[in-house]
Amino acid sequence: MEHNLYIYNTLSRSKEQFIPLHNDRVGMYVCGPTVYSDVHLGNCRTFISFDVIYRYLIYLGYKVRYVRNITDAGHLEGDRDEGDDKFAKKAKLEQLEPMEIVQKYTVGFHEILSIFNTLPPSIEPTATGHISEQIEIVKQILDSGYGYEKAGTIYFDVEKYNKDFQYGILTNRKLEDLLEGTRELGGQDEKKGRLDFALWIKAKPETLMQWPSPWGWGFPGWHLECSAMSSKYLGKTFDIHGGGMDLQATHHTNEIAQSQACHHAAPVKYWMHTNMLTVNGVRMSKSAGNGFLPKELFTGSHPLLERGYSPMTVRFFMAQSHYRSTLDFSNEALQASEKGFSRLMEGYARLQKLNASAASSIETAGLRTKCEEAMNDDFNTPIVIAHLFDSLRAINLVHDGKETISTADLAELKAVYSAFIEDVLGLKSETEASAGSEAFKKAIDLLLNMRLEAKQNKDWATSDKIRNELTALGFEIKDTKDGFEWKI
RNA sequence: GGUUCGUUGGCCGAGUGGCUAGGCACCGGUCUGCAAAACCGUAUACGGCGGUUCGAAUCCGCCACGAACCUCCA
Repeated sequence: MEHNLYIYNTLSRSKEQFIPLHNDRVGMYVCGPTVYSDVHLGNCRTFISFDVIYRYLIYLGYKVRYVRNITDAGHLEGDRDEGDDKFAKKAKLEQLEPMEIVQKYTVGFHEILSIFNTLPPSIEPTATGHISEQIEIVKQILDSGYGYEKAGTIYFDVEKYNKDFQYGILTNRKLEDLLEGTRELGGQDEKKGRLDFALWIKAKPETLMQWPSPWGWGFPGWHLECSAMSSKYLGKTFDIHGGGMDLQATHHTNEIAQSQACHHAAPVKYWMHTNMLTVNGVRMSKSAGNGFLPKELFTGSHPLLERGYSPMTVRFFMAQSHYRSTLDFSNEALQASEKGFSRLMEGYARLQKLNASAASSIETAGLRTKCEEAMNDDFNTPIVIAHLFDSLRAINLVHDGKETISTADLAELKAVYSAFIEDVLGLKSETEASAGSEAFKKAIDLLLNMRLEAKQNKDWATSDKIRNELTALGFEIKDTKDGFEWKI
């Protein structure tokens, strides 16, 4: 199966035509969250970006197996390769079991992603559920000679690996440069090389999460789980591996080394990296204090926010930039997106009610092709949105009775709008839910019909009273040529 | 210090060797009892300096500024 889809591959630093390894099947692995705290908006951007990518691959007709892991063990603070991991630390802080921490934040993560209307992955494996697979990989790396043991901890021998393969292939770095740039670690360091990283870490008696292994009780290193789970579910070599750009230099670099050492094959054909969400040009992160939570965004309860913004406004805001560009957050930009999004969705709703004519006086054909071309060019969602806005003008003109559209063109336009707005971009209307029940709608229609009568009788006082009071209650009333439209 | 990337009109943000990105805001107009919405139209741009070219915001060089990564982070 071949489309004209081009994907920017971090490995080659260029756009390459996407040709899956197995005909119409695509394997995609995305690094998921470490569930020791709430996801902030920056984290969400990556998952929303890959959601759109996943959706478009499905649109093209691929059978996609989308694997996104949950990191629930092995992720340490700092690079010390010792002590408790993030879960144990947080567990102590909150006086909970580590698995209570994992459960709490996993549930929260799913809740948020569901609010953002992302599709669940095909498989969502956890690190703790794949301890034996990880131990197996450590064994194989030891067998192939790229690992060594020091007092119950197993390290990956980066310098040895680099003699046979290029260690920094993903970020185009030479080992000498990396060695120069690496900070000198403390004197207690037992690693052979400064770049060596732990595959399996020996547990102390008080370590909360530990498992038996051929090297005694311990727990897996952070990078290992992705190598284990991706190969288990997608094979030794698979199509797409994604994640945030910040994972490129260390996590993904080590993942490549592990998989190569274990399976004697490059694990991934296309590496994709999403860029960061920034605030005032600086990366959003918890440590910088500029990382706010989705819930704070929805309610506006964060010092950086003037007010709240809806989930779909945020999703639309993100889709208006390319996934490989940094996206700068600001109230002004969010407000612009809010208006743009609502205009687009109003047009989409209007499209459903349009009447067809015998012929089209406007050009709407070719929209699907244009949108596909944009998406085929490394998932260029901002261009798709630009094309949708171009057609929006046509929709409004037909709605106003200034232009006409044929039955066939109308059907195609509806199909394309639905496909790209809902299926590909994953946007959905937010007004319907709040509009409430049928009876409620009919009551409002009744009021507005009374206002229409008053208008026809030039009773402006009554007409304005109804409009003003409804407006005060949060309704938006729009007069049309021979009636009205309203929303909350 | 090394690696990578960016600098686009009031704001956000695409694109790219010659052809309107788009959204929001602004201004003028049409429509309307008024308003809103919608439509039409105008305007404002590619960090600086050189070079290549018939032609560069787009390619090359230098400079300035900024960011990310090299240390846990989507």
